[in-house]
Amino acid sequence: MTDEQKQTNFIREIIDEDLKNGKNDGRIHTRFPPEPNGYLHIGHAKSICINFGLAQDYNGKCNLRFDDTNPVKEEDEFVNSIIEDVDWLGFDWKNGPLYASDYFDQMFDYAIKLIKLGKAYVDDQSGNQIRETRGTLSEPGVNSPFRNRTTQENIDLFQQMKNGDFGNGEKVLRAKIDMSSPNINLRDPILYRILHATHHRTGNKWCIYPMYDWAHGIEDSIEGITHSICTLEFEAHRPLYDWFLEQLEVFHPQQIEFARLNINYTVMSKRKLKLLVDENHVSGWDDPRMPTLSGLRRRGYTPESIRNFVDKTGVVKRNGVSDIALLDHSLREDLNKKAIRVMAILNPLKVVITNYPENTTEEVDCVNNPEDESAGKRKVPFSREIYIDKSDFMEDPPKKFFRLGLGREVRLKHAYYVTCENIIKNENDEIIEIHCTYDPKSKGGWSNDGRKVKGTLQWVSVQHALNAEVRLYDSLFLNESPEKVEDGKSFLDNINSDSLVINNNCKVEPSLINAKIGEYYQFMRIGYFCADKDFTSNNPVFNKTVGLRDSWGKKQK
RNA sequence: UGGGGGAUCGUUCAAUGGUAGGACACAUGGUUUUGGUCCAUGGAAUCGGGGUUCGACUCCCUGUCCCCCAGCCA
Repeated sequence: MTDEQKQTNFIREIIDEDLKNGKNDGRIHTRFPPEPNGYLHIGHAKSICINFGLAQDYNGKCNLRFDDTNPVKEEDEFVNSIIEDVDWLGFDWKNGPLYASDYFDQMFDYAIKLIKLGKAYVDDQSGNQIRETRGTLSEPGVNSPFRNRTTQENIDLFQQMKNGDFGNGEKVLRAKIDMSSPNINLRDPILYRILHATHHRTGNKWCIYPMYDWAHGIEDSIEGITHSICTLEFEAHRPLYDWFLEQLEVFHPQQIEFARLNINYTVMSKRKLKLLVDENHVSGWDDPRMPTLSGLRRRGYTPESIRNFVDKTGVVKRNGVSDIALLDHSLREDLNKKAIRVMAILNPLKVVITNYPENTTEEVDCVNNPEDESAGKRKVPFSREIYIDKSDFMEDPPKKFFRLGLGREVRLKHAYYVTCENIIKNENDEIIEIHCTYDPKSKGGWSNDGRKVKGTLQWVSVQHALNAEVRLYDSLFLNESPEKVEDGKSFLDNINSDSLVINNNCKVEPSLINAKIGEYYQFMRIGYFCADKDFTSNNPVFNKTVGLRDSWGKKQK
């Protein structure tokens, strides 16, 4: 599937049909309606891509609208992060951002209208009473004793609720539908509850706040949304959505539900992510192990890779769990095109090239990205003493080991061929240094005498090396389905205690002193890395975004 | 238990009465100054049982399994 020819799906088919029938005058208008009570995660990214993507492809519009109907959970910190994330993902909204709270007056008027229609009433029952009289899955509910108040009484009481004459929980406004409906959502749902709380935008203007079911359709209607796309759990709410708009006789958008995104080896509920943050299992919402957009961004994921991944997961009504490997693949696919190749040594082993002149530095030419000629070249200093990675040397290696061993010759990328002549060990019999000789005729890392070198290693000059801290990440959870736990256990018991390994004795090439946040690097033969927000020139810090595919490492298992 | 949805390779998405196909993952080989990239090849599926039809993933009947709903959350 290429960018040009997007895969169709059932939502696009509905839209195509609507367009064919001239519905809404051919207008396509969607919206992304997050509640600002937490940070966005990659599941939200799917909704964002669907809604904004539809608007783009059908020449329509997509609103960013904050569904801020619950002041006790919502904060400006979250609206700011959401705006940043949607922007980073690469989408923009023409008008807005919009807020449900901007429509509170209109919603109140509509509620009065519903009361006048005889379709809503003020209920004095307590929360417990309301729950107990709602019935169960198999038994109908019973009518509230307050269900048949007069219109005027309801209007007066509702007005008093608004005026602050009652305390939290003393009264609610309910729709008068059907307490015996097989669909529990239709058993006189609550429209307004009393909440004496300061709202992040309306302050103390209101002490009654609308419930989701009442508010959402009105928000969509006011904005002229044509297709109101949400996740599967709202399917049973659609009859309510439709009922309100029918009673109100206002513009009626179409609600369409799709299956939310799930990914294995992670959790995707705001509640659980918040718990990870609050209990300090991670460093914050933007911890690079989090599936939040801010976490993925800090980890080094590109917006393109996330968009491509989302496209690959499709839009369906069937619940499923996508493989994290598909995300990794989308990431590598994008990073392979973009990342500048640099040389870095995670576990340094000193190499002395005994026949190389002392006190000499050579600048060798290095290609920045073999996949992108326009990325150009850079110079990297080479000298008599270099570091290679410990894993690239074995004293007595097996035949299939294409790296350095005693008596073996390898290529130092972009530099020379070297042959290991000698090994220096400490008193514990550990290799602390190796001595090699180089072939001056192999400059550039190549010879035309038909010689075959089995391996190519990255290296960093000892004298010029930049010391760096590298943070290596692994999956935050040990299990494919962290939420599936036996009784008495929680998903927190599945946390991988080795998900973060900090290595602060890494040696990287000097050019990385200028590494910038937002730049993508490939540490050659290791993986993709990026500068962390903690990066300073005194203490360079890099995050491992994802490893390179490793068919050698795989064989070792 | 009432209502609402859903079941296709290991995973994910196609096929809308006419050869079950792609991607990821996996395996094998080739290319390679990254054991990367790239290229090639391979194995791998229609939930079960009936029926309609020349022909069924698709239509009908029946069964099974999975998800969602009993917040003054969204």
